[in-house]
Amino acid sequence: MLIGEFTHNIDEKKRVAIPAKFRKEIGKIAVITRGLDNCLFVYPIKEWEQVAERLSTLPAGKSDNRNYARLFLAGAVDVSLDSMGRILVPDYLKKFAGLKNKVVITGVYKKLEIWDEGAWEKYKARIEKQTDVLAEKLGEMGIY
Amino acid sequence: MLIGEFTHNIDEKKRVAIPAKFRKEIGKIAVITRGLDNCLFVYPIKEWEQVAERLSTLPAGKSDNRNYARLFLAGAVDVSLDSMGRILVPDYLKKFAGLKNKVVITGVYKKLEIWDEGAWEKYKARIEKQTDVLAEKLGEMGIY
DNA sequence: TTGAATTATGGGTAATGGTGGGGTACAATG
DNA sequence: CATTGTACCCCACCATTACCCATAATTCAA
Repeated sequence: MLIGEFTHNIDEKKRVAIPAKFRKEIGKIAVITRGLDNCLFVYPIKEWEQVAERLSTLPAGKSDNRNYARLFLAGAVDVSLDSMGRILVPDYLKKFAGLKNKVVITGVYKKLEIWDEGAWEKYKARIEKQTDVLAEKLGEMGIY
Repeated sequence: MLIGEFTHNIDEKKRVAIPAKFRKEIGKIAVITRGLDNCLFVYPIKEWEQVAERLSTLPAGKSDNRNYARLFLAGAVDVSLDSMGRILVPDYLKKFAGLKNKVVITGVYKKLEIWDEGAWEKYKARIEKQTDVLAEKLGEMGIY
């Protein structure tokens, strides 16, 4: 299970280190693509195949679906980890997520997310304010 | 069942001792994550797996769901107890819960909570004032 | 009360991981 | 063909962490 939150730098060669803790589960090759809420998603290759499969079978009638699928599939690249466990982030994805020097890499169960540090802090602050709703939601799910 | 309230210090290496009474039930590995009301939750690994499973199966289409899942999953870390029964609290969680030197560890049925001592005192004071409401609630629940 | 065992607390050291840089091969471009 | 730039491999440094041990405090039982 991929969980946790790590801060890393993108060096001047556009390399980002995948936190050591995640490397075994990610493997040697990952797929990186546009995510929701202005972050990037990083999938282990196997997980990606399932995601792609599901996307391609969405009913194409709804334009929402088409847009979503395009965004995901078209934006995806497979990247391989170098000997130090780093990956290369393509320019257009870097731009999409507004990545500056410092990025936050989070584990969200089966995938990773890459956030610009500033954006992540802002996002967290916003969500943490809604704890009352959160508490309710957790209650509904039977989590105590 | 995990019950009780204990005060411990975080040493300068960010280590917190799990009260001896809880160690057997927690096991060697626990998961620590953001909780409600600005405290941290500590789950035995088995409990955590259930929580994570439930969170991850929420439909990702709704932004609310993504938010909660992110906060909980990305916020979580698995920590192992060292030979003295201590765990390491990551910086970002320490910051989240506003932990200073003294922390309070409480057992709440299936999980532990870690509070900054000051915050805990305040929280208790606030709740204790509402004992009448609490009493009513307990009555509704058939607890006497 | 005294000793034994458990727990709390504080370090010391070796290993790991993050970060940056050097060098090289390959591709694109002029 | 020459030049530039990008991707990729490897190495080195340094901070942080993990692991282990020592000592003090506390509890428990004899």
